[in-house]
Amino acid sequence: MARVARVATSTVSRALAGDARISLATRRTVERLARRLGYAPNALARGLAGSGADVLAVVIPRTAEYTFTSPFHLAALKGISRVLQEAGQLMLLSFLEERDYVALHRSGLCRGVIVVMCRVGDPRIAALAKHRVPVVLIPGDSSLPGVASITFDVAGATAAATRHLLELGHRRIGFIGGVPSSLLHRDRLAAYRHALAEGGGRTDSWLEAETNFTASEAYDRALDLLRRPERPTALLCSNDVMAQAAQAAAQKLGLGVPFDVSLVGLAGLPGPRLGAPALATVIVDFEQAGAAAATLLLKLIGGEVAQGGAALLPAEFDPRGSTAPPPVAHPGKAGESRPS
Amino acid sequence: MARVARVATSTVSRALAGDARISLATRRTVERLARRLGYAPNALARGLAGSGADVLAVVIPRTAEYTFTSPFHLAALKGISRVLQEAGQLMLLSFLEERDYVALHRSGLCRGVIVVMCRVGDPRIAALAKHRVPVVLIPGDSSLPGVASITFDVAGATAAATRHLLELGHRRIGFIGGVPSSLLHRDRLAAYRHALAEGGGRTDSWLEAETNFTASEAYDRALDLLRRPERPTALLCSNDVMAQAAQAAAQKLGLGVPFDVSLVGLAGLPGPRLGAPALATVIVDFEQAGAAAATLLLKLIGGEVAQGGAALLPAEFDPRGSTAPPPVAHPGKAGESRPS
DNA sequence: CGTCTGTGTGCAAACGCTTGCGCAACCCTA
DNA sequence: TAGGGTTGCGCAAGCGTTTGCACACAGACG
Repeated sequence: MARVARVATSTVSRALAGDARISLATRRTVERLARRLGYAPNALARGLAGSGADVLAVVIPRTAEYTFTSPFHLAALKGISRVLQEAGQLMLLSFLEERDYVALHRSGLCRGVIVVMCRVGDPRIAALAKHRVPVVLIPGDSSLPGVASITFDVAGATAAATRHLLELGHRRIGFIGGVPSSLLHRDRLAAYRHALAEGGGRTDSWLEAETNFTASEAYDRALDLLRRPERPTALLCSNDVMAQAAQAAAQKLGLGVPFDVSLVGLAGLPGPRLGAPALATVIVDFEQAGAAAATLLLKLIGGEVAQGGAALLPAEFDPRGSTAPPPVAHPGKAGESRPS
Repeated sequence: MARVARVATSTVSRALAGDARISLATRRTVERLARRLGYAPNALARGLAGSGADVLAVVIPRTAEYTFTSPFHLAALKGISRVLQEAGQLMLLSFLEERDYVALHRSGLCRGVIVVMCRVGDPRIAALAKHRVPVVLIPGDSSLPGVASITFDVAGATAAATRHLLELGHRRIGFIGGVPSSLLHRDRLAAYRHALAEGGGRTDSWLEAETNFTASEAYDRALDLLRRPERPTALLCSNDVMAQAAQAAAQKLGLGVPFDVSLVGLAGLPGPRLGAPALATVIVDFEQAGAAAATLLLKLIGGEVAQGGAALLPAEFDPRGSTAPPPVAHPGKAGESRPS
């Protein structure tokens, strides 16, 4: 301890904290000595006495295996760690599956929590909020209103994409979604239906497929849909990887993209587009979302902002090479597919 | 606090720790109450009183941006987090560039450190060791003998790969390395030279190129080498991505792989091979290395093992489709390239 | 010369836990 | 019944900070 510097511990503490009540001379002395002795205040003791250590937790309710493979999670992690590093906060990374989030915070190790892509209505998140743990969700969970979150306006972009297809003349537009309990799925499906209803497209339950968000299921569902006698002339897929699978399915059936069937992914990262031709997509910048979440969490902890703000990040629809007007009707195949 | 359970704090502490001196009845009562009250011991206080919190730090001296993009780092992180999760330890992820590693530990927040791919001879690692911080390096640094590490036997595999090429009849084998200060570069270069000297290949300084480990520099160096009148008939590249760049360079020059030029990468992850034809590579399983490092660190902290063990993980040479005997001499081009 | 504002430091009480040690209560043997 | 072990628990001292408060010392004023 730098206390052998013949000052009280309290003086050291205050000097290093830059307390104005300590004379400049003393401060200088303490600082010099601390540097020379390689003294670093014990973060545990500091946290115990004060309001916790300078640590924020990132909780990802997936396996580490999956997380470090998923480009969305990695992008979010990039954004988060950039901001935390700038703020001098350490990052505790946790893949807790069943462990209690609240315990994590109660244990005092972290001052706040960012949860990346929690399952919808996760009771543990509600528990976090109830215990007034500073927490930010990416993306938000509309079933947990009081919780701060960063969410993409995917619904808006989905509607935009659907309208785009309608304007091109499509009427039978398929939707290859994810798991029904997923909030992402619900929001997108609702936006799709709404836009369809407004724009005069067909809303039929057979046009709506569910998957477990994997490429292989997307491939199968796309195959199912495109094999129908009245096959959809366009397909909306929950994300780019699934859209790519749908592209493969179309190719398998000898259907060309975009002239036989238009394809849109509803969540793609910025950067080079997947697929050939490049797939139309709704661009969601998870890195930006991660950075925004970290920034918001820091503000929450600092008390600069009240608990519960929800930010909506834009999600831009980028029609690339995979959308075109629907094919004109040809014998023995799909029926009246002209623009009204 | 569960102390309202009319027992002393010490009893609660011991009961939850499973101390044998506490009667089973009391233990049960305390446990039940703790669960009902959602009591979680304060990790900071526990760490302060005991020997630190159940947290291990993973230090990666790169930017977060780079780390979350590099397949090697991600693989290591997978392995590390799997083991730590099983051991109930939390993972502190740090991309410290200039902050003092020792301070990180001195601050008491973590009980040990895993450093993934530190720069060779990093003085901060030496400082860590001097302060008797439990630390494990991936891979090891031969300039820091006392430090525990998990290292791939890339040198052995490099020698094997070089011998393989020599046996195929190659005599002019180029080496596209990395930054000279890198330990990886040095070890591989040394192994390459040694195998060449033993097997009767040519060791010429012009056959040895340096890069910053990026694909674009590898591409340029490969272009340089392959444009030479006496071009090498085979190229050893520091890793698979660079080998892929070399493949592109060869293609640009109209050289076929493997019949005009053989290509080998010296560090590839397990799984599907890059390139077409599939590139020969030395397989390094960073996930396994990460897991091994975490396991070793836990043992170090537990005192089950003395500081400083260095494990050598095998690195398997896998000649795929990108090596073949050198082309026979043809007019106006490279000279005597037959097997002796 | 005594009192009154600052100004700069030190004292000591938290923070919530672990752990060495002491002390009851109990059972067993003499 | 007394002595010695065992067993089960509480007391209290840390762990290294932060922070409210008291205190010493200086110069300014009446």
